[in-house]
Parts: sequence; structure tokens; C-alpha cells
Amino acid sequence: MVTPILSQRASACKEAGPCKIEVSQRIQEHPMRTSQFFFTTLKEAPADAEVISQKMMLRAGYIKRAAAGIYTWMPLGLRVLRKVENIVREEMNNAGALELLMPAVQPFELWEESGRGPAYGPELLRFKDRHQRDFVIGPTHEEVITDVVRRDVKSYRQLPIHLYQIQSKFRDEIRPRFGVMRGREFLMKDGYSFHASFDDLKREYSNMYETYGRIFTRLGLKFRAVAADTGSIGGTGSHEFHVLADSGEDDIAYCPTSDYAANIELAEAIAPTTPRGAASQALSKVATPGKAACADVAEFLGVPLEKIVKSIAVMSEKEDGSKVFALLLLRGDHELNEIKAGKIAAITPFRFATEGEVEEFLGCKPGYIGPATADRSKVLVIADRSVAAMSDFVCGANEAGFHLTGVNFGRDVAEPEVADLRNVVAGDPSPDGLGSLDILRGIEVGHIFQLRTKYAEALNCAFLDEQGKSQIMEMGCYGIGVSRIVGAAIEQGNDDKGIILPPAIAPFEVCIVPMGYFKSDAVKAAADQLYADLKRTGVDVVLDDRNERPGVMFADMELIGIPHRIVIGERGLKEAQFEYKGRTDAEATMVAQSEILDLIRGKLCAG
RNA sequence: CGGAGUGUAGCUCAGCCUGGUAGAGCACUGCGUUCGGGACGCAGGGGUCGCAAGUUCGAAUCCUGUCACUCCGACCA
Repeated sequence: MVTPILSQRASACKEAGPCKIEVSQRIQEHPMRTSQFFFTTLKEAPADAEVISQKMMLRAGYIKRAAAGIYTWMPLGLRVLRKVENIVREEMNNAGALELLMPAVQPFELWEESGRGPAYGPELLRFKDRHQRDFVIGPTHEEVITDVVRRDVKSYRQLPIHLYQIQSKFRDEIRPRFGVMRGREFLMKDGYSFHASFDDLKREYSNMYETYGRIFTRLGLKFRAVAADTGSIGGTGSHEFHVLADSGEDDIAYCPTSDYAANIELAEAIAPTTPRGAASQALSKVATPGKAACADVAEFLGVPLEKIVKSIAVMSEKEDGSKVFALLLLRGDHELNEIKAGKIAAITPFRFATEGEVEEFLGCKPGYIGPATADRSKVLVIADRSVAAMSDFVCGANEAGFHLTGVNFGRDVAEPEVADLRNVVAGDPSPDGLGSLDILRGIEVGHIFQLRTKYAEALNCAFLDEQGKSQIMEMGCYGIGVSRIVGAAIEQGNDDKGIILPPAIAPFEVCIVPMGYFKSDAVKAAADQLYADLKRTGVDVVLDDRNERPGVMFADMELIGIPHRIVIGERGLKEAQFEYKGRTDAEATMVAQSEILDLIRGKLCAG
């Protein structure tokens, strides 16, 4: 049990007295000695492990793979998972949310009722029971919770209510990868709040925003809250919480000199402040044989990439059967943001045009297409804001092997529609006008949404207000990827020796490594005594009492990520000294035996 | 879904082309030496070579099928 140890921390630090919480000796004693604990470390990670956290977790014996994206949490890894879970639980409780546990298996009817069944697609794992009734393994629980609440909550007097659970979920990902960071089965904290008014939802949303900040701070992780796209789940306001790590899957645009932070999918690229320059070059057609890519053209012509306009051909097939062919214009060094493009009404929904369609509308194969000679009665031209401010630029001539130079809007090309089409890049001005943007990589570990009435309406989750009138409830939903946090923490903390975890979530806080436990009575006595003393004061300590060579013990304790190490050897004992080394310290330091408890307490209380 | 690749001991991999009694390192067991940075010696245990059918006197090896796993993948003009 990990809970008592964590909750003991405060009292243990204040009064170094005996532990006041009774715990089973067997549970407490046995697993805290490596000889009694079940853990297996590997020198080499399995070949199919891709990312560092996955390799480390497998090598350290935190997890074992059972199938693609499905893992067993071994005792050592489970300690970490439980510590994360308990911090999340404590902070949720402190914030006024109530824990419940919903079933992993859900009747499919609820998904039909919300209309999300078909939309969720093959990621939703379905099966039939023996009576041929349809069930799903829950990838999320909006339907179930809304069903629970609509049955029992009838009055505004019962609102607001915030219920959460920490439960295994299953999403049948097309390509599960990165170990527990993108598994199919994973542990998630999901909370749902119900309100009588939008204002009250906003209040709780803000409460959760603060709570999430406290959770990730307590976990000891570097993180950032960012404004997010609401995506398929729907709703209005939304923030993601990202653990910062170079290996993250998401790009976050943030402003170091202000509060601005947004997922790159959402971050606005504001229009250049400098107006378009006057045309100074004559339009001319130049041969660029074999130079289809922007970078090649720029190099071939000896012009900067920023003077090239690339044209991306897209096709939009409307529900009424009509088709729109469009060219999206971007500066050569910019990237299309498909989320932004997808929001432009004229081309919603869009897909990239096929080679055949490009030829049909432009009379030219891809590689040399451009807006200048396009028939604007058939081709919609939408320019990114940065392109709209360009003059004397280069673009494809709609003739294989040729580009145009000195192209100018107004003179050579009709003015285009203008939109924000691109991903922001480092150095772009921040949309709040308070500095310039930088890009960071992040791993999404939390997400909060204002769902509003989307599910409540579909499932008719209503209450009677003060006037006795029936109203649909306002909903918020708040998720934290508990198992993903373990992976993310290791992505953030590791070195060539292994895992480096913040003490709050490390499998053990302190390890005692005796030199010659079975050879020297003095060492054994000192190690046992220190172990008992630390244990008594509530420290989560493990004693490495395996009859292993020192190198093996050091390597293992470092690999599994224990933040503090105390080495006890005859050499030091003669001077009444132990050796202390923090996991990330360069050198060990000698500490008087009599001061070791205070030292450890100090380190742990400091975080 | 399309393309590519890989399945041999718990882990990393060799053997396959050129068919002939299944190998190495790590891990594991026993004994001995050693032991303050992943020790060494000796002796062991462990694999129906993913599965199925086929060719052959004989298949890990060749053929076919199948399953599993991994990687890549629209466009970026």
C-alpha cells in the first residue's frame, strides 16, 4: 500500500516520531527488501521498443507487454502508477469532486442514444454477450455518467455535481505505439461536472484548471497548460495540459514573455504588420527543369525560400454533390495547417486533389502549378496571410518545367481570398501582441472541456429550475491520462543510467545499498537499523539485501529511478559515516551516521 | 486499408542464400573463487525454429497459405 506512506509525509516531517498509521507488517516489510520484492531488470530492451520511456520501463521491469498496446504493470511499475493515481485522487477530492467507479463494459445502446457510436468508428471495441446483446469496452464514459445523473438528479438543488473515476479504458488505436504513452488499454482519470447554468460550468472549469496545475506541480513535472482545439468531443472552451519533452507528439506554441500558449493546431498566425511591397520586378517565365520542390526551385534560382509561393491543390466535395477545386497558397518555408484549412467554409470538407484533378483544372502535372495562370472561374485561390503580403514572388507556371518570377498580386494575379492557413513557426509574433512565439514539444496528459449541453441534450439529462421549468444541464469533462503520465515523466526524466523520477512518484524514495551485507555483521546491523529507522519515520525506503556485487546493485537502483541512495560500507562505518548520493548528483558525499535521518528528511520535505 | 520487413531459448541475435542430429552473449540452476560500479571458472536446465499444408529419403533453411508483430504511408507541387 502506498497511500499511508504518502499521507504520512506531512506528519513524518514535522515530528520524527513513530509512525502513527497502522499498516500490515507483512505488506510493509517484505516488498521493501529487494530479496523479497519481485523485479527483473534487463540489460537490453526488446527490439520493438521505440521511445526512451518504453525502453526504460521494459528494462527496469515496470511493465511487461501482453499484446500490442496492452501491458501488465509489474509490482515496481504499479507503485509508480499508484502514486500518480493517488496524487490525482487527493487533489480531485480536495477540489470537491466525488469519486465513483463506472463499468468498463458498457451497453452499446447508450452509444446509439448519444449518436456517437457510428462516429467513434473502429476505435470503439465492440462485442456481443452470450445473448447476442451489443456491448463496448468503454473508451470514455460521457454516456454512462450522463445516464447515471439523469436518473437521479432532478432538481437544481442537487446541482452542481462533479463525479470522477479512475478507470481502465480501451481504445482500439490503429497503431498503438510508444509503450504506455499510446497504449490501447490505459488508465485514465475522467471527471464530469453537471451544472444548472453556463456560468457555474465556467466556475468549475476554472476550478479544474487550477486543480490540474496543482496536480502536475505535485507530480514534479514540467508542464504547460495550452489552449486547445475542441476536436471531435465537441464543446466550447478547452485546455490541454502538456508535459514538456522533446519526444512529445504535439507541438505547442507559447510566448515566453506572456501567458499565451496554444496547441499549434490552434495557434493563430497573425497577418504581417508590414504592408505588401510595391511591384519592382517584371513578370517572367523561367525554365526550372526537374525542380518541383520549393527548396529546389529556391536553390536553382538563387532566391530565398521565403520568396517562393507554394500552391497546394485541394478538392472539396460538398454534400449536395458540387465540387470546389482550390489552390491554397503558402510561403515556401511554411506548412499547411489542415485544421485551420478545414474550418474555411468554402472548402469544407476538403481533401488533397488527385494528380488527375490537378491536370484537369490546371492543365499541368503537380510540381509546377501556381495561381498566376489559373482560370479563376474554375479555381478558387486562397492565400495565407503571409502570402497576401508578398510581392515579386516566385510560383509555378502551370507548365511542366517552368516557374514564374516577379509575380505580383493585383498586377499579374487577381487578388486572392485571404485566410490563416499555416502553422505558426518560432519567431512569429504572439497573437496577444506581447512578444514572439516559440515552439515546444509536449505530451498531452490532461484535457479539460466545457462540453455544454451536447451529451445532456442527446441523452435528455434535465432538471427542474427554481421556476419549476425543465432545463438541460450544462456539462464539463476533465481527463487525465494516469498511465500516460508515467511514460511522460520518464520521457522528461532519464539519463544513460536509466530512469529519473521526481520523488513524489518514484517507486521508492530512498534505497539503502549495503556493501557486504552477508559478509560484515557491522554493515548488516547498520543497514537493518537505518532501514527500520527510515521506515518508522514514514520514508518509502527499500533495502537492497540481495547477495549481489556492488556494481549490479548500483546499476539496478539507478535504472529503476530511485531518487536517493545511501551506501553503507565497512570503510565508512569505521568513521561512523554513510555515503549519500542523489540520483542526479555527480558525486557522493559522506554523511555522519547520526545525521543521515535529518538529511533524508530534509531532502524529502524539500521535494 | 496500401507498401515493406521480421518471427529461432526469458532478452539481444547468428544459422537460412548453398536442405543433413539447433547455436552465441546476457538471464537462470549448482559448486568454487571473487565482490565499493553490470566478475570469473567448471558443470547444468531451457527451444516441436510463429502456425498449417506441401516439395524432399531428409526442412529452421525451399514453395504455398495463414497468424502475429514492427516500420513506412494521403499532400507538403
